[in-house]
Amino acid sequence: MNAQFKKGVLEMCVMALLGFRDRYGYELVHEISERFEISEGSIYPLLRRLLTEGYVSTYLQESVEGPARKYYSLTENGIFARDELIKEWNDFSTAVCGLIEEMTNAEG
Amino acid sequence: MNAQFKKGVLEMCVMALLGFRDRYGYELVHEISERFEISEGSIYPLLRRLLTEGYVSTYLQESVEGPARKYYSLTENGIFARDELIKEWNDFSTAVCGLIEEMTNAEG
DNA sequence: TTCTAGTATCTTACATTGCAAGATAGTGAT
DNA sequence: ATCACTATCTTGCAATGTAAGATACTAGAA
Repeated sequence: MNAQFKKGVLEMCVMALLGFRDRYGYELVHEISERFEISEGSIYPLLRRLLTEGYVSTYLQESVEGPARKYYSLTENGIFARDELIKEWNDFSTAVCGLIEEMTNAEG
Repeated sequence: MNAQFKKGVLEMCVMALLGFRDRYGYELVHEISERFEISEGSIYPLLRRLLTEGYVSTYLQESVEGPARKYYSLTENGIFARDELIKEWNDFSTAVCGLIEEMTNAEG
């Protein structure tokens, strides 16, 4: 899978998942991995960025299966940013898919 | 428009446009700008990369409207690479759109 | 006990790529 | 001459995904 395609999109996906319910990093990695390839080295730095930008807040929670989990929750600013990103993604992906279809259906 | 979304996608769009017919850089900038924002500083370095990788070949052609145009043409390797990219994009964008829909239709 | 596997978080160095800004130059109209 | 449009190119910068590795808790197997 082309790593470049994921730039920016991963951030949107994480925020969309957090908009549904709070999740911890390891959980996000596995959740997203069901849709497309992703690694921990992408998720943890991203979560740190979202925290710095004030788009998420965090809290720790004990676990019986291993070390404590760090849950992430979307803030109001995060909800706003997520909605903006999704709008842009929808416009962009629609434009790109349109171009691809037009250019491949008639093959020069 | 989120610049990150375009990473990798711009390359695919250029190759899709070149698969339809040969084009020159300035033309590509304006063609793509009708779909989404793009600048010359993105296109010319990209075309140079595609040339280095052997995905396109070039030829000069005089113009009555200004300086000579440098046309780009997809090579066989370029056609193969383009088709691979389009497959990956279709899989990826479908997965992302699916995730977004699922996470926003039920809003946590 | 020791080892392994699964769960969970974090950091560092690196590669890629889009963009702003600016340079260069030909054509043609004001 | 000056401006606008056409056309190409380069440089430095910013952003982000990835590999690779470190750390540490739990639980079962050898």
